[in-house]
Amino acid sequence: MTPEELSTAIVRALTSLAENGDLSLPDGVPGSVVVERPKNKEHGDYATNIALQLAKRAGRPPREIAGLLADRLAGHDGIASVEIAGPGFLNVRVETGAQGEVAEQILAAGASYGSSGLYAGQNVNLEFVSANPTGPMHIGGTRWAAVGDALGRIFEASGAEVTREYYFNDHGAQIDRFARSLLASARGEQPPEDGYGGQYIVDIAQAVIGQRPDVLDLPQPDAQEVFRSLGVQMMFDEIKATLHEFGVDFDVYFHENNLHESGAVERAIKRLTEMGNTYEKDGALWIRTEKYGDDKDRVIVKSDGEGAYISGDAAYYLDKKERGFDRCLIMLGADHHGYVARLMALCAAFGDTPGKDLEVMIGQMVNLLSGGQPLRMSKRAGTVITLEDLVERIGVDAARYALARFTPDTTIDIDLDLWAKKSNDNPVFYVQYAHARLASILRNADDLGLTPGPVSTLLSQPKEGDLLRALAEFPRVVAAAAQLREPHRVARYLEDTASAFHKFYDTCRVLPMGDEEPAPIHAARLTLVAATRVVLANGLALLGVSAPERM
RNA sequence: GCGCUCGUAGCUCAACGGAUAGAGCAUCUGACUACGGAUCAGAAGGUUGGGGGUUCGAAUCCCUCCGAGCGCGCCA
Repeated sequence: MTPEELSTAIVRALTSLAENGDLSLPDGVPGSVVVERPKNKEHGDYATNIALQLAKRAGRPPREIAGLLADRLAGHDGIASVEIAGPGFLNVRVETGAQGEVAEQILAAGASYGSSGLYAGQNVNLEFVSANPTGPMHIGGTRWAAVGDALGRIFEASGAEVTREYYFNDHGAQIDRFARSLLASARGEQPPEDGYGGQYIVDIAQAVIGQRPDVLDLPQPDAQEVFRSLGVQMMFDEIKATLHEFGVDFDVYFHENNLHESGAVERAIKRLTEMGNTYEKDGALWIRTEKYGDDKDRVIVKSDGEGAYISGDAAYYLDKKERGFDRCLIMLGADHHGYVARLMALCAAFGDTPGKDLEVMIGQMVNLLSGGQPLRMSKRAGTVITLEDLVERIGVDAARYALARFTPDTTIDIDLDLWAKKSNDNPVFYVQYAHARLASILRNADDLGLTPGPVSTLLSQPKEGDLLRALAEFPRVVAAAAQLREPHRVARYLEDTASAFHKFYDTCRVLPMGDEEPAPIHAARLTLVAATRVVLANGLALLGVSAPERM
């Protein structure tokens, strides 16, 4: 019996109680019931608080409702016992054999186990990273590279059509500063006061000269333009390549400059004006963001006639809207949180619903530690730590896992010494080791000519039950990760499941020993092993982390 | 000054308003002649920053104070 089956059984019991007039539910019977796996084993295999939830609506004490439900469920197929506990919890124990079949279901489902139709038919746009092309990928953007990509995979596993998108800020003053910095470096001068420094500026300046040996002979504005266009292109190619190495590829690289050149910005401003959300003041055009929850109104066209930064965002949002996405998610670093209210206000100003059509997520800062001290120096960029630095220190798998393992809501410390270790201190190795161990058992079984066989009611050991229940939980974890936009739930789940497996392994021998004759229990445990391997592999895939056969 | 986010074991972090707040590390005690010991079993460790409120029930929601990080431009 899976949690879903129990949930349906409870809904059916409620429906029948309501129809017989045993229970009055003015708002109707809930469509689904939350069934959870209790932390405390004494609370059964599954538990639900549905009686407590319904008490107020039904006008009956929770324990009374729990009693009615317990009577209905008691005789149900696969249920061994139902208890009423505490203020009105229902604790359900499943018949010993009834949970083993999940292992066979997992084997049959294979790579699709864990996926669902939660967001079937929905087009979801995920915008993340969007680092400026004025330097190498810094660590802040890297957090979202790992978390955003994992979220994309989780949405895909939930049936959504996902477009990963990178907004490329190739317009405005910062790009001029970048170009002037390159030019200065090429001439052997100090970078401008407000410019960029670091080894990468030197490298790129030299690369530009390599492509255009005549560049320094051009008049200043022309030379700067060459450094701008070639430099930005090189920087962008490098960021793209770095992200690709990291396992993150975007479907759309959206160029801000195009919005300004194609007339999309004017069109967006016109639309906002038609909706009565702009006005002129002090020679500039303002957008009424305060009306939609922002601190104050913002300038959208500056008094010199240039579009302000927000004009690009307005056009970009309108563009996404016209491309027909059901949901747009934008993931920003904490240093941009001040921008959230503005983006939400833009969404509302276009007549959409903030929080529904547009969600903005904020990822807090990441501190890298080495030897207990904050890591400071980067060979490439001088002061900031880059994605490449991180990967060089701990590898792609550890980096992705370390970044995706925590809720984006809190600032985190990543101890590079820990994540570089090949020991169980390191969570990613703990999980990967479990996978390698599972693969090893399957290889050995293959050598013995053994294959996974029917589970029936053979898996009755406590550790077998714990592992089976953990495996059955996977689809719900993926669904929760999607709904809450929290990929770290998958990582935590994998650690729990790996632990449940190691405990099982410690007490339950899988393969026959010595010249022992193979028996049904071996085949059944082999099915459990194969199912566990599937779950760990599928879960790691959702995080973009490899599942090694050997380590 | 205003705003956003956060504050949980010595450390790094979990916990969809649920039951006795959980893991790992570090500390202490144990387990390998057989499937990978990169593992497992056990001990100890807490006024969930302080105080109030909401409710059957609060780490979680509301108010307030304290502390931290980050923002607050006709920059992008």
